[in-house]
Amino acid sequence: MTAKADSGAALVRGQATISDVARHAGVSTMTVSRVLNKAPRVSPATRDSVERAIRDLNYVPNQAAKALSASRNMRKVAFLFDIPNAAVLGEMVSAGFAESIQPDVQLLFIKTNAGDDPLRALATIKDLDIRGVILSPPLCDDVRLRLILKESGARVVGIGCGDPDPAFSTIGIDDTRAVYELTSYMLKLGHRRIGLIAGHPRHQSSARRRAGYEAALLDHGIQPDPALQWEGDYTYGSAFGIAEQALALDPPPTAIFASNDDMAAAVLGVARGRGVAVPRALTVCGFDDSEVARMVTPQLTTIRQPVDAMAGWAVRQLTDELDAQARGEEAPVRKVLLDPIIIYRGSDAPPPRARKSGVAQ
Amino acid sequence: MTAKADSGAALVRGQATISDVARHAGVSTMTVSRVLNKAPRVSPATRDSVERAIRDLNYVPNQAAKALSASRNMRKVAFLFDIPNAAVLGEMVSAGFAESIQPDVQLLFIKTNAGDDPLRALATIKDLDIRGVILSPPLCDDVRLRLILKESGARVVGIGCGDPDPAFSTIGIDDTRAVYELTSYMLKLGHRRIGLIAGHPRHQSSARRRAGYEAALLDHGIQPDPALQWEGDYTYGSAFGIAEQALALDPPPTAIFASNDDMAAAVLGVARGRGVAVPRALTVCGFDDSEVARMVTPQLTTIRQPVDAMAGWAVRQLTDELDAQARGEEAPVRKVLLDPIIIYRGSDAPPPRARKSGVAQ
DNA sequence: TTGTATGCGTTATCAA
DNA sequence: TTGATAACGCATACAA
Repeated sequence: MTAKADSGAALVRGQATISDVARHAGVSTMTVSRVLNKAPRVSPATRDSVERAIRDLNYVPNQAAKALSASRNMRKVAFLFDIPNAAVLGEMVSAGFAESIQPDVQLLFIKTNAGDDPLRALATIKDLDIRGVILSPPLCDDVRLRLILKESGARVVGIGCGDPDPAFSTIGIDDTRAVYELTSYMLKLGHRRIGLIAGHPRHQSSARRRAGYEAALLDHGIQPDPALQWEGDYTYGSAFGIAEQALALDPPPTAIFASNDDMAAAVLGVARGRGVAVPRALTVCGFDDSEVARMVTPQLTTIRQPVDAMAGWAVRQLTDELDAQARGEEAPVRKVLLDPIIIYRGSDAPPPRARKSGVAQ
Repeated sequence: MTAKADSGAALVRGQATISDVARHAGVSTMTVSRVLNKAPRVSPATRDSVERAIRDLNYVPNQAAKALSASRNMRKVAFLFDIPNAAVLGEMVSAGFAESIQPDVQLLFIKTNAGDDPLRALATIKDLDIRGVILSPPLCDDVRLRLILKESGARVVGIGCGDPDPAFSTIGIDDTRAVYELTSYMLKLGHRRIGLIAGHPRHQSSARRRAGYEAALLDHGIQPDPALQWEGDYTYGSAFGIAEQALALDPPPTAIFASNDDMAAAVLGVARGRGVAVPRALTVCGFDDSEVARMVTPQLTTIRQPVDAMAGWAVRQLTDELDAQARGEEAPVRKVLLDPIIIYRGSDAPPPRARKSGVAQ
């Protein structure tokens, strides 16, 4: 009788266990377990008294014991990233991962530069016994990394990556279609000289967005003009100089699509400085619907990329696959392509009627 | 003899256990455990063979079992945040938390709006059995939340919070001194009309930074001029309009200190637009040394706030305290005040010699 | 220097 | 509908 202390001790020690609850409710631990896991065959009366005991004792299940009993390690998933844009990462964490993490899965953040040797990532994954990986751009554009990951046996889910591999589940919006629609909208507004600020040349997303822009132009009988296209790298700074060149053109474009919001914000800043009124004299549209889109004046018309929801889905999908795998089933691979949504704000308008060259000067 | 399968099974099943390793090495599990935990009394030969077995079997310790055996739950710590600035959160995750998370602590991200009922946070903490909490601004300015947290029994560590409570460990830079030094630097450069764009009025950090600005001015015999002070809210957007007002002044300030980099970037944007050359005609300094400080042109002279290192320290401090507490010892409370470091980049210069009013026009 | 035995908190199996 | 018992993988007294 020395094995178990009395039920009061647990409270003093800090944590009540399932047997404390059982004793308190006058049932066996098995019954408590059943109540906790919502098993079907429990009488309402028993259930009630157990639930009361749980509340009384402030009982919280021990995840470690739970995991151990299920004879599996703690499920660990890692988010691999190489962020040119800390704000996007912040949003993912903030709204996405924050909500979707289950109490018994552990999410690790692993920074991996695109240039790094993928073997380093592999070592980390092996050492930490990571079973699932969430991949974000531009890492998913790295062939070697994708290969290494497949060989590691880890399940992989991609966010905003297009469809790099049939074995990977993915979620993202259709960049090409999204930009196609946004560009078409600007064309319908009456714009004919629409500039493009492309993203990082080594990110596939950048190419996809450019494709949407060009397709829309062509479908409206307009030949894409190389003089109206510039190559940025998705950073605010890269678009600063570009915006100056663009607005110095004679005649200048009446609209500019920047491949993300950061770059669109830079255009706004430069336009403001040159006295070019947005949207009266210049339409500016972005991509992402990130925080900055609501921060600037006027607020940006942009394409919503729900990174928060995407991040949440990715975690859930990954744990789904891991669970299935643990049960010996075939892990389900899912591909989700979100419909593009354009968020109309204040940065777009029809082009000025009669615009003489040099007005922006 | 039905209890244990043969050692090959583990590999097939996916995970080798400590007893697989023991059998493979021809020793007891105890010995393997000693090797794993670097216990002193193990003969080199034994150690070698065990280590080889570990490699051969690709053994990875089961954290769940480890935690359970230590008769404690998985250590869970939560990062509570309410981000006006996703980029800062991104940086914390990116460089800070990413490195410092130990394999057996679980870090949760919990978004808590400053306006929220602190009781909601408490419920989450209780439900998830969270033992430690990392607090960031502006949440640490919330008296009710601090109180609730203390009552919850969770250990609390503050990042960039000043020193809100003697029981909380904290890390941060001395905002006041940092801004004092930066302002003094501008004064030494020859500036006399230095504008201030304050941060969010309800963030204590904003008041601390303003204090540093005013103290430096007074120490140089300059009376702070209310006409040169504006109240932003730490967002890019809030500073946009302010910058226009500031530059429209006659005479305009020759330097502007913005209470964070985002707002300084907005000043840069507006200046560029008005043809005000930075730094030749206008010095602009920020605070944080965040990503944006290197993105804009010219790059910002700013105060380094090493959020990455701070985040890492916070996690380690928290687990330290939790460990001590688990051992029944007094948890050590530590207060770290980092020396301010000014990062000199391209956005500062002496004031223009002869500046006539209206030049910026 | 090495090994044996037991417990950590939970769940699954089987029996009542 | 409920309960007894044996794992799950590791660490730690205690022995040898």
